[in-house]
Amino acid sequence: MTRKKVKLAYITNDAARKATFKKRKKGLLKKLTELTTLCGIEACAIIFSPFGSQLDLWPSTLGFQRVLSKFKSLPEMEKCKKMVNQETFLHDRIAKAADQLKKLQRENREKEIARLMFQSLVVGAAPPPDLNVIELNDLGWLVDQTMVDINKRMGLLTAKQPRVEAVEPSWLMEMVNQEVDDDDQMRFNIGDDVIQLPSFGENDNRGAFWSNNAFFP
Amino acid sequence: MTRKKVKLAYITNDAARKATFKKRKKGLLKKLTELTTLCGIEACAIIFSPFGSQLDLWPSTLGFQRVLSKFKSLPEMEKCKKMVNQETFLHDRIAKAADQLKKLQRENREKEIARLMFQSLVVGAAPPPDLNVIELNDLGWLVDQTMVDINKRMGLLTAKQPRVEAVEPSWLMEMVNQEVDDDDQMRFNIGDDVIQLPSFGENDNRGAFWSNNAFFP
DNA sequence: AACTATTAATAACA
DNA sequence: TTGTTATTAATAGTT
Repeated sequence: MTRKKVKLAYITNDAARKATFKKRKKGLLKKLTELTTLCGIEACAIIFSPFGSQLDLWPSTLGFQRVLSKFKSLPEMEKCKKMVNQETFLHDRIAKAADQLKKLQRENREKEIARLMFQSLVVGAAPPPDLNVIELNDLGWLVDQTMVDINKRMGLLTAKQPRVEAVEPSWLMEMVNQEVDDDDQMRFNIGDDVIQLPSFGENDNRGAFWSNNAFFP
Repeated sequence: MTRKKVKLAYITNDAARKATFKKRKKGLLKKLTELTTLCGIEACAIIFSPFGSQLDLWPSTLGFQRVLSKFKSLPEMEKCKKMVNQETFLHDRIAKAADQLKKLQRENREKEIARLMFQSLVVGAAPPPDLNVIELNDLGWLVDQTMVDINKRMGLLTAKQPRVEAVEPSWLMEMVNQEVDDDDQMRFNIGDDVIQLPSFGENDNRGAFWSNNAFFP
């Protein structure tokens, strides 16, 4: 896949579905060719194509019939024994999907906390009162990290080094830089006031107070 | 594939073949699942597995039997009509491979000529006498292009612009820069002599004399 | 069985 | 439609 992670669901747009079908059928048959060649096995596929031709078979006539015959000649029990292999296959995929979900939930959590912080900065409001202790703790960690980053950037800018690289969490610097984009200058003003950034040394380690790896590594 | 481009041929090593079979069968069935889901079609596969289980079917019992029944219920002519689709498929692949070959041959040719030029520079020898007219023509074209590039670079360096971007053929500048790597300075010396680079203006177009798009675009 | 560097597949676009 | 490109997915070799 590309340009975008595709959602695994029926494609409703006819043209798009047809295009995808053509591409993926081709890719699938290539894979099947490779599997049989690399591993010296026999395999076949039947695909009912709704676009144009009604049916696609692989491999060509003789090869397909040979495989099908071989299958039909197996005792009935053998035929059924392995048919549920798909179950194992799906179990695998479900486990993998669960892992992905967990990962994404954590990412979303981090982003939401970051969003809260920046919203508070710009609007000048305190964090919403419905945060629990853990969330407040995370928010504190993020504020602290951001302060460290900002001070590093200030140090670099003062030293007249023209290129400042983002230090860490890429999405964090993205958010910071987003503020810069608007008028080519960082803004930390709330209403008419300007936030005064305290300046620490490089070895400032108050971050330890807020950091809590159990919740927000 | 990864770590290495795999050669599409039977894997003789038993363990490797088994490992590849497991991985690729899994991948193939995933692809088949996606194809049926995304495009809302019916399909099935039979794979004879020589490792452990004797047979893999997809999808599970009922789904597979439904597809197979549908296939068997088709009139004989329909069954055969599309069975040679694999032919089209292979034709496609052959054509593609031929294109790739052509492209790679051209790339190799360019690189070989470039190598010759730099070898001549460093060793101080004339180009090998076994070049034909076309190859000499190409070599001339490359020498000319390189001179243009060098002069552009000199112009930029003189103007005190710190960053000099490669102008074209990336592999060309790679070779040029390779020379720089050795002692952090460009070398055009042959033995104890130093090649005197003539300086042209930016609009120098003597390249037209050597350029020959028919052979070396 | 898990990892990761690399190749292959392909979604969106031209 | 066919081709190109940016991106994700598959996987070869390794541990």
